[in-house]
Amino acid sequence: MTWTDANPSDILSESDKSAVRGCDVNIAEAIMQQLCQSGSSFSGVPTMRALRRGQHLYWPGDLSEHVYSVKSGTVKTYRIEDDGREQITGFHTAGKVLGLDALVQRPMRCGALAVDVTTICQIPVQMVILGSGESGQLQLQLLEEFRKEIVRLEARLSICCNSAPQRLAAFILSMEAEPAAVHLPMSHKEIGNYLHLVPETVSRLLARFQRCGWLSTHGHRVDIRDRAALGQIAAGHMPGATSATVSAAKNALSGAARYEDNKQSARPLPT
Amino acid sequence: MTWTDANPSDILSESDKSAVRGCDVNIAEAIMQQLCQSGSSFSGVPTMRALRRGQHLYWPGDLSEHVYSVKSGTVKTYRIEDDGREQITGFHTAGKVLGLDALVQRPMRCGALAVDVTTICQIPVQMVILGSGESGQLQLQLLEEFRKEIVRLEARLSICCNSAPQRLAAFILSMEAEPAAVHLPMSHKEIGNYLHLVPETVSRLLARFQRCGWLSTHGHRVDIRDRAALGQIAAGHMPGATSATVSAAKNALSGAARYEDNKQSARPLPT
DNA sequence: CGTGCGCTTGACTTATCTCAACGAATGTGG
DNA sequence: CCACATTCGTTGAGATAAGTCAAGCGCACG
Repeated sequence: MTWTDANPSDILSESDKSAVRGCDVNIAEAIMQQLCQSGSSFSGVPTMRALRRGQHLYWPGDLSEHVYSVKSGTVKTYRIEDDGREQITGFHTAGKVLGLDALVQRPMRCGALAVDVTTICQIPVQMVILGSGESGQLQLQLLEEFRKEIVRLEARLSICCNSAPQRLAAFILSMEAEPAAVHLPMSHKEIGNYLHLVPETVSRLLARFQRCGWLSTHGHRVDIRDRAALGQIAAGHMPGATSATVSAAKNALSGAARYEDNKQSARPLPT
Repeated sequence: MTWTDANPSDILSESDKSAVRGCDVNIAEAIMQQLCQSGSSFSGVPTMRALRRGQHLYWPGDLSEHVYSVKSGTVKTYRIEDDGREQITGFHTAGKVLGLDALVQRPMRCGALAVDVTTICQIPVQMVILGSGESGQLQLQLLEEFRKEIVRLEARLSICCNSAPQRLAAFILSMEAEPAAVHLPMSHKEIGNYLHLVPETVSRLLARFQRCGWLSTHGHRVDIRDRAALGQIAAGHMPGATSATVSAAKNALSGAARYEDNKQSARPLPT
């Protein structure tokens, strides 16, 4: 495993995606490697676990003794705000490391549960601590793992005040696993909670994107039809998507017209 | 120096304030202590620097060889977004540690400059690295420093979608240094940039808070007159501040009436 | 002394939320 | 296996918080 420099663009919009794809520095794998190299004695072993939809990995406030690495499926993390409302803090797919709080012996700030059938790898904290004591490299990777979390949060912070279409488009692109195919096992309500939107808005925007031919939805699967367009929307270069143009055009195209020829990704966005 | 548990409320709104007050785990001081205990040889020494208003501490992209601890004054950190706009990421007063990126040998993601006459303590990265190699305690404090940054970012994220009055009230309270006295050396434009508000809105809200008697402004100094009320606003328990009540009341009190008797912090908020 | 910038205030616009209604999907108990 | 309840998704009409545009004033700085 090499310790490559993160692409500078990681700092920006596509953080969630890069967390999945660019998992060159996965601490779980680093630990495995570490264990192989030094035949040290350690307490406990990494184990695989399967979770069903709705099953918790850990609860907020737990004093966990493991860190986790998502192998397949989707895990949602959430916090309970002082007013009692649930605030979803992320959806995590294969490659993401969860539960770093345990490393500094703090109660978990988030809860984590599977929103889909999910498998995870569970690594005892003791193993990480002992391993890092023996290796300056693993040491630095721990700091790096925390830094990556900071970069992710900064990215979220920078898009959290964008417009609703921007946030939704960015979210969809960030969840792209296979090329042009996105699996969204969570409800609109959960997407809305995560993006600070109301479920109605999520629904309306998905319909709008579909009318524009940017994507098509089939239950929980979404097929990306025009990634460039979605990227433009996410970046805020929404070509003529101001309501001025819309109000000018909304009399013209009301229904589901003109699916075929909107590849040039620069045209008014119907309401 | 004791390593106390962070107050749970740190996770929530008042993060910036707690970073100033509750700086029980200041890595700069930890390093000093470390140096005293172990008479180890090290490269470089911590030095004090004075900065004038507008002077940069470091620029975005710099490969810094120091971490910094703010001693007095105010430092603003900012990023340049892909569209070229400046996004302010924080205002930092005495006690805050800046420039942790340098520890993992990354270019600084933020720029930092003084918005006021400011003194800082500048510590060579090498000193921190060497020190942490010799002490498991300092090691953990490094992780802890990163974790605190994560907690702060999560706090910002949780309030960044609150209403404008909530965000501004929280900001003012977070900048309180001496009891009931706040120094805001930055412009309304900068406050707005930080809070994702437009300068006009900042101006209007400050006027509104003042009309309500929550505070009074004197140039860059703000006196807090009713911290309870501001706290309520920040928490979103804005007592009858919905526009329904306002529109009902706005005919009654239009000017700057009734300054004296609004201590009970539960009354409609004039527009 | 003028020019520019920061602050204030007003009038208007608009993106998003709220409320409401309805059908479809999903799960539950008999 | 069916009847029922509950949640989910969709769509419309209206309300509202905050942004935009515009104008005027005062201060600082060259």
